[in-house]
Amino acid sequence: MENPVNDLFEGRSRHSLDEKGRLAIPARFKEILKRKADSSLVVTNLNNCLVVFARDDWQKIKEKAVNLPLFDSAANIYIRYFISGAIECPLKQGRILIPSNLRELAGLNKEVVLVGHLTRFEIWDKAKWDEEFERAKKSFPGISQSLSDMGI
Amino acid sequence: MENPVNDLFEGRSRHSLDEKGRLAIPARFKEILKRKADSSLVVTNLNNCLVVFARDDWQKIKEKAVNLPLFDSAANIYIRYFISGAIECPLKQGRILIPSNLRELAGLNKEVVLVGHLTRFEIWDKAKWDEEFERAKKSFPGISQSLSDMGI
DNA sequence: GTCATAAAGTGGTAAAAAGTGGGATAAATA
DNA sequence: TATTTATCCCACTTTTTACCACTTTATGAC
Repeated sequence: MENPVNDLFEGRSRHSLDEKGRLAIPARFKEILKRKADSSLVVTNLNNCLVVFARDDWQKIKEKAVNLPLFDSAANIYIRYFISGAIECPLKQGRILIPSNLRELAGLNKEVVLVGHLTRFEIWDKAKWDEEFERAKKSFPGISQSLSDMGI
Repeated sequence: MENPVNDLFEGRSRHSLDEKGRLAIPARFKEILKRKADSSLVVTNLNNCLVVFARDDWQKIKEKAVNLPLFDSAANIYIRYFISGAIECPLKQGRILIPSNLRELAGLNKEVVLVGHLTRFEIWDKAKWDEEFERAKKSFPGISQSLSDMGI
């Protein structure tokens, strides 16, 4: 079983980054991590937010990426943009330190929103998230065909 | 097992070259090197950056290159451009000295960015990297088909 | 409901580690 | 031999880590 349905990240919640860039991981996410072999998190960038994986799940993504051809252009873009940003953030007293370069990339200020995304969760700057949510809300009616194509 | 997933270079970080051309290797990379038989690094040029391999991994690349057909044109270009630039840089007090010809080739100034690339890592001039990252970000949506063709 | 208790989340200080810069000696090159 | 280049060593600065303490939110008994 890849990811049992009760070990998925769910729910949205507001949090604040302190001056050092530390982020408290909410209790509902910590519960999930406790059941994993390793409770570390891996953070990387994606579009306008950061994405966070449990270490074990990230390993699987790496395993695939490591066998890509050395000089393939798409592979290089993928690795440079998505994979290379990843850094392991161990949980310390219930929080992780988000490196400054990732904070900058995602434009994170004090107020952030954590968004459960099942196998991963996202970290958004509050203002950016509000915009994104509105965008998603507006686009939602238009994606019904795509959804049904995917069996939903 | 070629490269255990926990011995791969990941994460991006800013560093500075001092006047002598020395580069401090970040702790997370040194950890990986400690687990290798030899902790030396091999540096060579690639497009607008330098690429760095752990010595052992570079050996494997050479082994393959050695068996290429003697007069194949692609093989010759590959060896002339990529393989021949390689130089071994031993770690001294946690840093390596990057030869001036390679620094010039990659247009490295004081501010550089190290970019984890799994089996290798790249050294970019900060300004060049910022451009490249933007380029990768823009191309990213367009490569989804190529990626899924490669099983990602 | 209110209160007491526990849990979750937030903030700051001090110590350790990582990264950076520079001078003195040694080696290499011309 | 003179000049450059590399290596070693030490010192300084910045970042990260560990630890402690406080505030806020949730939970349960009454």
